[in-house]
Amino acid sequence: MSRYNFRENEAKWQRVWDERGCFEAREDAARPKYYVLEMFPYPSGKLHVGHVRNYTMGDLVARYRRARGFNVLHPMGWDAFGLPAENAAIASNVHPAVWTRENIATMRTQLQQMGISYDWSREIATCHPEYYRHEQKMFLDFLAAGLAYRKESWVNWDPVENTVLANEQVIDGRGWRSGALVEKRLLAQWFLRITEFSDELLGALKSLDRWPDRVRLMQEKWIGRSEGARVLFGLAGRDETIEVFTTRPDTLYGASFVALSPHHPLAQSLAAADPALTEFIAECDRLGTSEAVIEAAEKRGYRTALEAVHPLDPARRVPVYVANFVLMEYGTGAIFGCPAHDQRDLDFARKYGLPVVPVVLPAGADPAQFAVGDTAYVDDGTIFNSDFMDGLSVADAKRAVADRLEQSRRGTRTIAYRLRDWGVSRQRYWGCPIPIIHCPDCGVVPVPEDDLPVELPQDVTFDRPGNPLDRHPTWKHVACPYCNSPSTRETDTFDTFFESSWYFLRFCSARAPIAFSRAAAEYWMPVDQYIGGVEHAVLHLLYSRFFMRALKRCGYLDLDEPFAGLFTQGMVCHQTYQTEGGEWLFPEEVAANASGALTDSAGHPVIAGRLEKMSKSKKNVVGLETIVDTYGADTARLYLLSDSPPERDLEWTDAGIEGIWRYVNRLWRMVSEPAATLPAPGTAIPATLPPALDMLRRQLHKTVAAVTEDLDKFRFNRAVARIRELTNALESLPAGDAAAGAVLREGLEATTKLIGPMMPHLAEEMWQELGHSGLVAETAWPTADADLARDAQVTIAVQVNGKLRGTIDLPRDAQTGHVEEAALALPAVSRLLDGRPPRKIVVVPNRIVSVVA
RNA sequence: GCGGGCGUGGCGAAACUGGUAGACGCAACGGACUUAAAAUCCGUAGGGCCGCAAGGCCUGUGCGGGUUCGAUUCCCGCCGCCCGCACCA
Repeated sequence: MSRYNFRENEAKWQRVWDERGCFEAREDAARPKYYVLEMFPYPSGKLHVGHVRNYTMGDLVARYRRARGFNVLHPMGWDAFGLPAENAAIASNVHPAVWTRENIATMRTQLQQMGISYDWSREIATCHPEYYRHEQKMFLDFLAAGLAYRKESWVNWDPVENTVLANEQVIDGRGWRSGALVEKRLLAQWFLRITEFSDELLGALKSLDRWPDRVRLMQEKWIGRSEGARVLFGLAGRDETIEVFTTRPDTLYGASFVALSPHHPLAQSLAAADPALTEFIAECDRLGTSEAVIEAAEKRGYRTALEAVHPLDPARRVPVYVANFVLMEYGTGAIFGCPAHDQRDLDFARKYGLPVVPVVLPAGADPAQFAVGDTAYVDDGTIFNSDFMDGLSVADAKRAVADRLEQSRRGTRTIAYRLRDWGVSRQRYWGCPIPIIHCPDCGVVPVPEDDLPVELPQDVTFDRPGNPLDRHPTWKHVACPYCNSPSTRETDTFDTFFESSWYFLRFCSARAPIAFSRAAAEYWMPVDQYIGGVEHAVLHLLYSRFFMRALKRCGYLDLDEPFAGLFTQGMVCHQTYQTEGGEWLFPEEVAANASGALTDSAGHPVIAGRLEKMSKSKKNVVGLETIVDTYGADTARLYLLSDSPPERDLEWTDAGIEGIWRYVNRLWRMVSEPAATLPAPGTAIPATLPPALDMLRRQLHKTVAAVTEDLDKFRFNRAVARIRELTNALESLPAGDAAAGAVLREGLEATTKLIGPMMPHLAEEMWQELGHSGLVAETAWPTADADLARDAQVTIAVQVNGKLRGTIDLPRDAQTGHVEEAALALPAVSRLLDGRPPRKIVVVPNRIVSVVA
């Protein structure tokens, strides 16, 4: 029995597509455009099957949209800057540029072998000066527009690696690589003013109706808008005031302390004259900033000598603390504490023996009796113990107190956001140099545009920790472009999220001498369908939304949102294996012995572990080469699309891929065996067909309609199931006359077109076998005949008292009276009615008859 | 703690807006072909019960209630798992 020869065919069709330039996109105002993009990868080495799931999905969308007549842009590139390249340089003495280039070459070949329909003429790698020079220009534009600035900021500092770590790189208070306890350190850093757009970024989420709710919700929470008030507390015996932020100004009369962040200017100035406070603040700084550390940390305060004057009642005084839980970065860096109605304030008050005065009375509680114990009362109620607010609801009291504060100029309504500005400085080599020069006379000055790009020097060493740019003998020493004084370059590089925040724009005109041609961007943007992992929900996906707005403000283009549609795909998982000693094993190192127990190649017992996301570290990866060599790209592609819904995790199993391989061969036989006996392409199907053929033909049109809808809605697994149903039906079609041949041909051709976006090589081979000279890649998507896509005959379920008792076959849209009659005539129904008339009959047309006995 | 999601056969799953639960597939079992195996083809299958059989009955979508002629789907209350955020004032 002949097997489908994927080895020859896949290479052949890839060559044909390439030679014809099938996937090269050109702007064409006459056709609707469709921009489909998968999140570009970091070139970390080799692809495994887990990596290619989203490329397969993206390719399905791209090919499907082309077939539907869209002008499709489907590009690919490399997010090529990043720390792993430097780690490789340190570990094996290979230059990051070389390591990156080699990985790109490997991965590009792998993607090409998968037959993904990219427009390779637009390929980009972000580590090339031709790419990053444009973001240096953007940065200078941002700087001029006030969207970039430099400030001192408290950062996570790894004392072993001598570098700043992102919050995500701090695990349990320790550096993820060094394991050293992370310190807080005050460093001058470059920031992008993403908070300028907090409200816009939040508000526009509503318009992103083709984004997953989950991602929108995550961004909403991340931006974290809170309505409240800034309130001024005076200081007894001093001219200064403390401004606090609160969302509960209605509880002001319950205030029993004010607390400052250790980094609050007032705390800092007090510390200058108070060694004990200095020591307290230093202790706070020794703690890391990771959530785990904060969670475990005790809430502690240092009582200063100051007394705050209550803004609503000058006679009232409360003590001022410096407290380790108050963040300088949120609100005003100072709070007032109302222990009765805030759990954290309550804990603090109990610890330091401060009063707990309830001011919100729960419904039905007795004001004379109500007291707060160990649990703060945070819900709604009626205000009491609060002078002019007494008797008001919480919401009304918030309004009343805000009015009062604003009249007396002791406070203002305000909105606080959780979102912080984006720190983009990294003390690393393998990134885009920040185009800034530090001049002893002129200060911090931008590199003039004519001097761009600031290129990374090639001759660097990684034999010592720290940033190679900083210790390069010549690179950083330059003359100030304005006064010519000996100056130094900024040696920090950009966070690599900088590159990924605009690469989708570069693809629109990848070889343009400027960042992107405005006309090209206006034609292609926004990305119609973006596909990637949910792990970027608040990082890349938020930064990119910010970048669009920042670029708009700088006059680059006139568009707010980069990604009109977003799909977040699930992971590919695989069983993990460990030796008894805890060493991870690759799946191919594990085998079952005669008694069925798992062993490694030496016969030692192996423990089968959890199903986990494929990752190199746990070795539960299946190499892409192995699969493509054994089964071909199409088989791997279909496997990644069938069975599991695309947003859910998928388990990779040997049995699963075998099953798809069998199906590939079935399809191939189904076309190649009868090919010679089929009527010529284009042979008309007789107007009237025998019932069996008519039914098959209807199923075919139903399948086309259903698969089309499924692909539109990203229900790829269901589309595959429907195509397989059609395959089953076509296979059981008895060989026969010319009419049967014509129906079979129509069915095979439709099947070929339907699997085209999923298994493009096989589809081309089938198409050719069916006698066509063109390419499926250039053939229009099949259309379903609406009349044929509906059954003439329907099966209607008959229930008695809610239980299924039989079915009746009737012509579609039969009259209700006839349907009732037919239902009541069923023996099972009349038996249950036992001669009594039914109490009620519900008829749902073409679906069900429900008889109530 | 707050927010969100999920729970259906041995397994992955399907079921359109409340209308025949388990499509499609994996694994399994029985059979055909074969010296044999692989491949391929045919068949069986949620669980239970009755029947020689045709067929019939009961039960079943995490658990307990509710609404409805009818609930995997809607509502209320639990249980379990997963994800995000977390001293945010």
